[in-house]
Amino acid sequence: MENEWSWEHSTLINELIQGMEVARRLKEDLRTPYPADTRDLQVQMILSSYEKALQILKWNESTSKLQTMNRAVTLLPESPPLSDDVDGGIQDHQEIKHDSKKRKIVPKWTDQVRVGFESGLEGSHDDGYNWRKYGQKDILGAKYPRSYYRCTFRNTQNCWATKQVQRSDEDPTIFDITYKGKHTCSQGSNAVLPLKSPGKQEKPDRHNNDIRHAQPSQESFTKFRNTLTVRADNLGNEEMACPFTFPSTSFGCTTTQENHSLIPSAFENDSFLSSLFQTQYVSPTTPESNYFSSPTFHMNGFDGIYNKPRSESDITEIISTNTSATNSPIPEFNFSLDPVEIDPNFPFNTPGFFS
DNA sequence: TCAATTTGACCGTA
DNA sequence: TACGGTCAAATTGA
Repeated sequence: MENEWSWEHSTLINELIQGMEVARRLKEDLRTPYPADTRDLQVQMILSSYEKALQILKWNESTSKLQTMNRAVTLLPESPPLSDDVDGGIQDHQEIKHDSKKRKIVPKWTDQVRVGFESGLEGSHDDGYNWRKYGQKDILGAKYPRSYYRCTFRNTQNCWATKQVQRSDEDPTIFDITYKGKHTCSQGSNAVLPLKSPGKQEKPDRHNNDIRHAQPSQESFTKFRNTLTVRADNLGNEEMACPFTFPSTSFGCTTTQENHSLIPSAFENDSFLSSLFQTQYVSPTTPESNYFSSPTFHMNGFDGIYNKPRSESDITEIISTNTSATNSPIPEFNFSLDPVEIDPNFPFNTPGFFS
């Protein structure tokens, strides 16, 4: 728990720093003839940072009560980290099952990602992990069925991460992807992603048109960049995306040449904004993303699950949006924790600042 | 032959 | 009791 709070604390500070930094940047830009949309984005980023900082504070407040309650529950020894993000749907997970009746009071984090493509490559998504589909269900009120995936390494590495893929009713090119559980397999650590043997694992969904696949090409990615849509979602409930169980080591992005090629043109002349778009290019791994790699902008710490080392041949772009407490379609960006300029005079860490 | 997906059944929760 | 989530046998494809 201390580690989690430490992580939250760092993230919180980082979010506030980001907001301040972008605000300062915006202030400077107001004197220059920058495009209005660049400024708009900066404003959105500022709002986003503070929004997430507030989320962290709110979440911590709500979960502190839960943690108190949970202390009365004896946890099994060597419970995997997933026990932090109990998923009510995982029935065969003993650590969860033994406390199934208390599901509602156990904090559960989910991460929701939307990836949309309006042309060219059709809806697909790759987060760099290997998933195995284990179910599909028609959801009441939803036009499209929901697909259920679990980590390929569930059995071999006792990894209980799962995700759900739901095609948007409003826009079939948009997929809502909800992640549950943290990867405890080698994929989830800083270890190099297991390289996939060609031709294996990656098989198009035979019956679902949910996700189609296409081997990415340079042209495709260029197209992608131009057609990419990013949406931030509002979970608006207790399932707020809370990445606090993510390993802190998952933070930090590599900056590659490919990254820059994916920076929105509006930012290409802005080193600061460009640096915010730390994208990576990962080869398809998930069944629904076999032949294509979705553009992924690493957003803030809420997408920690995605930030992991990738081999050069395993590069992808991923667009991930964290779930926001508001409905504002604010793209959120993943900032590295390291190279943020901190105003030494700004008392972020002073006692009571967060209270 | 093996691994991944499909899909109906089952289970737990609200 | 309805619904969402998971299981597992059957199916499919490499």
